[in-house]
Amino acid sequence: MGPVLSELEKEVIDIFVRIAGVLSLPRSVGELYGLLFISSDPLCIDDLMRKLKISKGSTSQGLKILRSFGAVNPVYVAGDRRDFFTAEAELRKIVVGFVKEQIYPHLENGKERMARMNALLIEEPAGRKEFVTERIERLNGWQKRAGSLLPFALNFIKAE
Amino acid sequence: MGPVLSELEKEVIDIFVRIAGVLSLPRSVGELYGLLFISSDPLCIDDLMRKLKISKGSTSQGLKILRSFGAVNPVYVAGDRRDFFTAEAELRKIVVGFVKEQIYPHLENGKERMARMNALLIEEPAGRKEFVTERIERLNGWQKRAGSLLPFALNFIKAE
DNA sequence: CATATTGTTCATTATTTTATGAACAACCTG
DNA sequence: CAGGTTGTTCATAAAATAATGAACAATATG
Repeated sequence: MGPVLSELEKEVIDIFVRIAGVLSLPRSVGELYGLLFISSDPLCIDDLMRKLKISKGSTSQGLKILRSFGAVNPVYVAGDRRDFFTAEAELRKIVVGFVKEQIYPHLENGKERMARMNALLIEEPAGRKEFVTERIERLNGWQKRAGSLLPFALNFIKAE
Repeated sequence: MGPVLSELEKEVIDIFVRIAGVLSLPRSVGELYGLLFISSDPLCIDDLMRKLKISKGSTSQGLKILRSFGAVNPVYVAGDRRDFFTAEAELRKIVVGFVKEQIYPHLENGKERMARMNALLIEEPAGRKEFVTERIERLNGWQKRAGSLLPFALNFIKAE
């Protein structure tokens, strides 16, 4: 395995760089996962930074992110002190980890927010009250629907 | 309606600013939609920039984005030359518009990509071939699954 | 325990994204 | 059609995000 990326490696990395973009993750995270995904042998930080031509800092931090939601598995390599990694290839595990680490923490408790908004509602002038109440109700409906979509989507993945 | 945002307005705008972040849209787009969503009367560019304290350029461009996926409706106001807008509050319409304008165009044709990768496969050394084939197959499976999730999610919204 | 190796952290730099506002174009309006 | 109003565009500025790499911490090794 030379220090230069093959065409196939580039193609696969490109896929994951795009996915990283959609998920608001740094480009380097996509590169790291992409290369690991298409590598049959475990790679260490040095391999990754050399092949991807990214800095040691980016590599270390990128791996930290990937580990945080279980997209990458540490692997023991006999006779080598360095840490090696392979890509977790089971989609369900990654998605569950990602949702738990990156989605749920940012999913503010909507109940609180609804309470706050309803409290503010009483200060609204009479003329606007009806309209505003309808809008808040609508937001509540959207939230409930979104809340039930997520579990379903997770379930959908399960059939691996 | 004064030039200053009420607490309720701020609360609602905050919701849509967060949503804009998730969707990789500029903050100002979330602000604009949020204010329109909680305003019973149509607003013009001047209203929006004054209340949100954002520039005319941002306002114009933000409305352009919102119009592009139908999140905002132009409204005629008698005796006023300016353009007025209200928020489209039907979730399904917005989501459909968003997917059509912002998702589909970036959804590269996966068939092409698979063909490209399979062509590159024949150059792989014999030892790696099996592994690489499995990975490409896996990517293909993920893609197909994702392709069937999107229509389902759209359908899920329909029950408004 | 002295030295070497490996990984992490974080201040700085580079890059990308977003906002600004002046110039402009389009369009009323009298 | 001259003057005024409104919306858009786009070069530039500001802000946010990501990458870099040197300093450091942790650990192994002889």
